[in-house]
Amino acid sequence: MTAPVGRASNGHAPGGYDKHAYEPFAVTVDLAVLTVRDGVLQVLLVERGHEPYAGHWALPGGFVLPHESAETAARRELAEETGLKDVSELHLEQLRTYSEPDRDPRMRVVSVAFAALLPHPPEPHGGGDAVQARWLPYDTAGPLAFDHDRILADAHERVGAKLEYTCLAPSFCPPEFTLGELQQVYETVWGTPLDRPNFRRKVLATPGFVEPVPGAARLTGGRGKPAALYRAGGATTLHPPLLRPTPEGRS
Amino acid sequence: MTAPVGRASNGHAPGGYDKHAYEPFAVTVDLAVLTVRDGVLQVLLVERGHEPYAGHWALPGGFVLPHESAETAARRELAEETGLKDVSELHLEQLRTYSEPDRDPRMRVVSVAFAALLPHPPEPHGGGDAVQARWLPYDTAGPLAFDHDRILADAHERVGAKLEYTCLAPSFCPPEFTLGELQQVYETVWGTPLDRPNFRRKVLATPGFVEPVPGAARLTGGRGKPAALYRAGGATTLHPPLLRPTPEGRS
DNA sequence: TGACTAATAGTCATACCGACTATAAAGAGG
DNA sequence: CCTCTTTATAGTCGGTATGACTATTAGTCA
Repeated sequence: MTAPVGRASNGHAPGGYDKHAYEPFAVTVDLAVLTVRDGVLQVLLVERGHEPYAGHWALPGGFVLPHESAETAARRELAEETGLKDVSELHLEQLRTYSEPDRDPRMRVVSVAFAALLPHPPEPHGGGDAVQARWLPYDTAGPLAFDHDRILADAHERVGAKLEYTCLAPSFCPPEFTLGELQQVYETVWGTPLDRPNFRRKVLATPGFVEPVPGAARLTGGRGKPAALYRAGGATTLHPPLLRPTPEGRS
Repeated sequence: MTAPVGRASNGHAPGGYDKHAYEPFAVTVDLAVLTVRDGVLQVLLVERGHEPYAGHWALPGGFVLPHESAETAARRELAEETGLKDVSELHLEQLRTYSEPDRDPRMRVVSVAFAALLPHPPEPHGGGDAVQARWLPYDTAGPLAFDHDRILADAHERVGAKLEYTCLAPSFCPPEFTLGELQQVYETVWGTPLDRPNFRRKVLATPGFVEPVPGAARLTGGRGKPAALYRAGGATTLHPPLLRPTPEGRS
């Protein structure tokens, strides 16, 4: 149902609007902004300056404004929090909506959660007064405010799953990247080491996943043989999927 | 973010509540209730009795009440619309939230959409006055009210995808079912015929997907060799996945 | 009894995957 | 300059899963 039209099954009188037929909610967006830096999965967090949860870290977010969709609000918040000029290219994905009645002790707040993937994280840029924003490692992102631990865990799981069957991984990488960097994205998000030759074979076997940068360009990060550079191809889904190694057990 | 605490990045004064910091929204749930009957994918729809979209079919749904989560509201609506006594066992899955500002011409309504899977559909049970509820074939579910076409398509896509890598399919079947019935679920949702021996091999190769009903029970639906009966096993995910045949092209 | 129908069993060549070895191309350090 | 280390890349090999088939079994219907 979309409109506040009372229906018999609702126990409301049919007709126009009924002020008592619904309760207004505050609607917000919460963002799980993830990046991979130096082989560590990091998440953008803000420190709360007020009760409840004053001093706790929380996911960035904010209200959906009257003229906005949740997606628009999420992208606006993403731009504000990261300080990036152009976030229109970033991957932003709606996770799910969290609506437990008691998730905010003060009032009824329904929050639409999003996961965002960033390549080179711009430095956190301090927020306003009394509030700071920082990149923190996912593993040590202690207990967060509200139900944000759950949201963050859901974001991690979703991203990990989407790496398997979509071409999402380059979203974590700069425009041109080596296969080693791409592999590190998978290993970091999944928390599992991967066999390098096999990873390479599978990535290159999927047409349109990555395409070589023609100018025989190479990148030298340190010692070792220079790696060829690739950029994201046009494909969006992975056939066959790049499954993460099962921890053994089936379920 | 969860609470209406103004933050510098929001341009709001920090502190307690600011009546102008947010706009209240009506929050509803929309349900895409799907079933497979006689090899046809069917969806539960209600006919609207009022403007806008009077006379159009729409997905069932209703308001989230003040004390409810969206999941609770969805399950309550599901029970009301289907007339089922116990919906606690039914598979109910949050799809995503639709929040375009103009999706309802009258006011700002944010809707959390759910997909529900039913086995033996109970007959629609007429709704209240001026509103009827009916099962209609998915393919001929003409243009629906609001953005419900989109929601329904998203539900179909989600369910189709989840059949690949989860043990969701028995949710469409009665407690005991034949492998032929299970295969028909896949074929109907995917819209693709499957090879019967291969389907059987893959289903039985995944431990915990289905388990045979021990009493050598058999079901005779008509002619042909009687089929063994199975019930859902304890597994929740499919390893290896049961991938739908790719229409050839990769992407 | 003899089609006809549907379930179940089995075959076979190919694709894919994980584990592994081998080679190439750079830097570091003596 | 030579060797060791490091990283990228190439290739091998056996096991498993898969798609396309064929064969057999066990019922109903005429």
